[in-house]
Amino acid sequence: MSSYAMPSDWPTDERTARAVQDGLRTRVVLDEAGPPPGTGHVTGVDVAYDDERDVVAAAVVVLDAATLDVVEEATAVGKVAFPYVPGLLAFREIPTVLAALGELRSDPGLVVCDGYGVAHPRRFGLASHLGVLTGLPTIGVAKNPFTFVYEDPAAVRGSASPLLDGAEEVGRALRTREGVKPVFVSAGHRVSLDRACAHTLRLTPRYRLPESTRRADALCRSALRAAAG
DNA sequence: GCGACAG
DNA sequence: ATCTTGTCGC
Repeated sequence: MSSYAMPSDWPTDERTARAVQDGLRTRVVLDEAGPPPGTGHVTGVDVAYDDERDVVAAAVVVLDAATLDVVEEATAVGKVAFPYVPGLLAFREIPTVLAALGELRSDPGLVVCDGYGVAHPRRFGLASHLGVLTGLPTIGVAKNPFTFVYEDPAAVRGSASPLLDGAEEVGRALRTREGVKPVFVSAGHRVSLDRACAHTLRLTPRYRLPESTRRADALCRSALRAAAG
C-alpha cells in the first residue's frame, strides 16, 4: 500500500484541473526555510512517455545529500492520465510519481522536480502540487523559462537573476555551469527560494542539471523501454 | 483572434 | 516530452 495516496477525484479535463489547482494552492507553505543543504536525503523525480502506446514511466532516486551517492531507487509504470497542457503538467506526471514514491522505504527528504513550483500562472506548478499532496519539502528545477522573463545571469557558476512574472520574483535563473545556459529554480513547498538555489548548486558539482534529476531521467527512460519500447 | 507555452 | 548522426570541444 502506498503511503502517498492520489486523490480519488483526479481531473480528466482542463476546466476541472484548473479548479483543483485553485483549491489546493492555498495549502502551499512558503514560510519554512526547508532542510539544510547537504544533510539528509535528496530525491530526484522524473517521468518519461510513450504517447504512441499510452504508457508513462516514473522514477525516483534517493541520494545522500552530502555525498550524492544513490541510497535507493524506485520506478512505476502506468497509463497516460492527462495530455500535456502548459500549466497543467502536474496532472500528467503526478499519478505515476506518487506510485513510485510509494515504493520507497527511505525517507525522500527534499524532493527535486523537473519543472516548476510556484513559478506558475496560478502559483501551483508540479513541485508545489507534489509537495502539498505528500507533505514533503519540494523544489522545482526547470530547463526552460516557460513564460517568465529574466536577465541572463553573469557567466560565473553560482550567479543568479530573478525570474519574473511582471514585477514578482517567482523563481530564479541560476547558473550552475560557467558559461552554460542557466536552470530555472523555484520553491515548491516548505522550502525557501534561497535554499532551493543553494540545494541546486550542491547538486550540480559537474553538470548543468542536478544529479538527482539526471539519475531519475536515466532511470525512467530505461523503465519505459522495459515496459514498452 | 493569434502566438507562446514546464515536460 | 520525443524524433535522431555526426561532430566540435575539453
